[in-house]
Amino acid sequence: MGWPEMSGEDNLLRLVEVEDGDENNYHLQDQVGFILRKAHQRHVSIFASHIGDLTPPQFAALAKLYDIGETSQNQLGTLIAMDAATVKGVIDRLKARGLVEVSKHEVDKRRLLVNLTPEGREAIERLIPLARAITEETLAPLTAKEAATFLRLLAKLA
Amino acid sequence: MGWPEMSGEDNLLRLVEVEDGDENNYHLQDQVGFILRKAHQRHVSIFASHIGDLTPPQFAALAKLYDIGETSQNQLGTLIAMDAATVKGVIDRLKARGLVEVSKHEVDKRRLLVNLTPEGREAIERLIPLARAITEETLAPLTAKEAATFLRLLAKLA
DNA sequence: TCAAATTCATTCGTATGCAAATGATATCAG
DNA sequence: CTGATATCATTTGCATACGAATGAATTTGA
Repeated sequence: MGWPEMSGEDNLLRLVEVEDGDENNYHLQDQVGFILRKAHQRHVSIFASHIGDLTPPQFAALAKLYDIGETSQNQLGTLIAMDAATVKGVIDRLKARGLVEVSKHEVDKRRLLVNLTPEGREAIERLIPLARAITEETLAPLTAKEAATFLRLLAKLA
Repeated sequence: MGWPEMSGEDNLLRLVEVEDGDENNYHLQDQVGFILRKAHQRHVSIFASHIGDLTPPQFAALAKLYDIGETSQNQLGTLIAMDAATVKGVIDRLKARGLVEVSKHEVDKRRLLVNLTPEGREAIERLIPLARAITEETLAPLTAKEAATFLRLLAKLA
């Protein structure tokens, strides 16, 4: 089997293209950034179907506060990969719902300390089992072995 | 080597925890959603460092129009994984910059056709080589073999 | 054929996400 | 000690992202 309508010289050119991995064509749907964006979208959608009243960033803030206890708004942002402007909005909304409370640092007056309220603690304890199910459903298209490989490589990338 | 300060009963409990994969502790930083979000953030940052005057969604719209030619706004949204509300904003901004033009479908009056302008075509042709570099830099933490595996698994997930 | 359902696009509201500028406070260097 | 730097938080502006509601146009099905 060969390529129709091709002279010998065309065949040589074609071979070069094959060796180059078809680099003259740009396929958006094969680019890591595009697929990464879609995978992230799918995860957020799965998250919303399990936990409708909280976003992933809001959950991340609660989970991290549950893990480490009271901390400054900036430090929390670093731990959950949010810049200062973003974390402020997230904390404002959690505060408005009574899930976290803020206070001023006694020594360093620049810092705003954030901590879970009892309601916030109760919420995160209730939600963590759901979060496990979300992780499971997100990884469901992969076998256990594939999922382990994927998580290892994803972590190297992130 | 054992665990300090543990009686025989404690050791039994500890073994159960190990067998359970430490499932009593929830580690945000190990969850696929959290790492996916960070990997996506890193990619967007790399993208911005190479292509400062266009966002990844804007680039995706141009690249897809370059690939398939004129299409409806809705269809374009489907192809680049954007809902109708999001794609409208993206197209509006590309239109304002003269990179795309819109027209009404002659038969189906509901549809808004979108196409590249000559400037848009010139822009995407200029940018595609940069996009290849962005993909390369995003995948740089992985070996070629790892990258291939990662892309295969990521595609299954997305 | 014609009412119901569907599709396409728009608008509104809410929530990240980040760059840049600003102000307050704290730390460092000479 | 003090001026330069750095850190923490806030604010503004812009750009996705999506649910829900709406209106216009088309397609379907009885």
